[in-house]
Amino acid sequence: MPELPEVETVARQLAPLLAGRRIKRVEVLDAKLDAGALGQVQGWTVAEVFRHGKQVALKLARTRGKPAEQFLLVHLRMTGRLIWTDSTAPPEPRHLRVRFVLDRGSLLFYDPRRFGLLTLKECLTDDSSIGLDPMTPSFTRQALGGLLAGSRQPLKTWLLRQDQLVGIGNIYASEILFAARLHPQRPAGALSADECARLHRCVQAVLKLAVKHCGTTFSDFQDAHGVTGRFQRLLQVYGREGQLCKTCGGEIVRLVQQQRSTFYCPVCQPAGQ
DNA sequence: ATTATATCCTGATCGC
DNA sequence: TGCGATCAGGATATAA
Repeated sequence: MPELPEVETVARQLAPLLAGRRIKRVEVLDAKLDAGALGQVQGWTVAEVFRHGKQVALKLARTRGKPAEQFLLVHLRMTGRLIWTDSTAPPEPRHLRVRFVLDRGSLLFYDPRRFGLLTLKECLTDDSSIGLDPMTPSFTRQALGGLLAGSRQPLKTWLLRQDQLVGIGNIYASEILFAARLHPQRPAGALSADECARLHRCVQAVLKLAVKHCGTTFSDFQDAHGVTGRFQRLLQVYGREGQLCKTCGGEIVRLVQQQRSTFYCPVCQPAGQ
């Protein structure tokens, strides 16, 4: 369940390892990942590595011939992992889906459940379907209010929508709503100005804190070196059904919304306004 | 137009 | 101890 903080962590760690590296060879071990298209990044050089929504983006530059650029987007989905290794020995084959052999080291894409996706794009700014990134200056209280307006979806469901805000998944949706003291079933478009301001502040605060702690490792997430995140110790509600609320001592409740678990504290997050 | 549901996929866990 | 059933959820396609 890599969400914004986990993807940000991976991108930041890969950046210095991959910058300037040339892709010598691509081995696609899962036919589902479209071998033909991926093979064409061979010979290209990694210019930048950054996060794009929930995806890790590699900006590639062609160093020989006519100058050109393209972007390799890696969506980790549920169980995808990008691991960098300096070893020339054959990598662990279990769940290995793609191997990029570089002029120094290799970038390995592991994905047990095969939900992950690799795509190539000429340009990243051309898709209008992607939502606002809450880590950018454009994410203002007013912008959030504008997006929420008119929606009758429950807040928790709305926070998962990548066409509105990018980067929030099932773990941080619960954590953000707890921090904002908002009930997950409240209609998204019905918040008061004060509640909207709280939600805005908590989206930023929770994601920022999680990034600082290199994300959450709940089951599968590991960073570029195969190390786990530290945010799980700071989780207030996610995965804590039946345990005591760290704020009020009440019991954390699990709720199912859209076939997904939501965790909240009924005392700290009352149903009324 | 908006919102809800089924689907993909496999490892871990659960109950008998 | 073994084994089938269930659960986990990001995003898309399809249905309502």
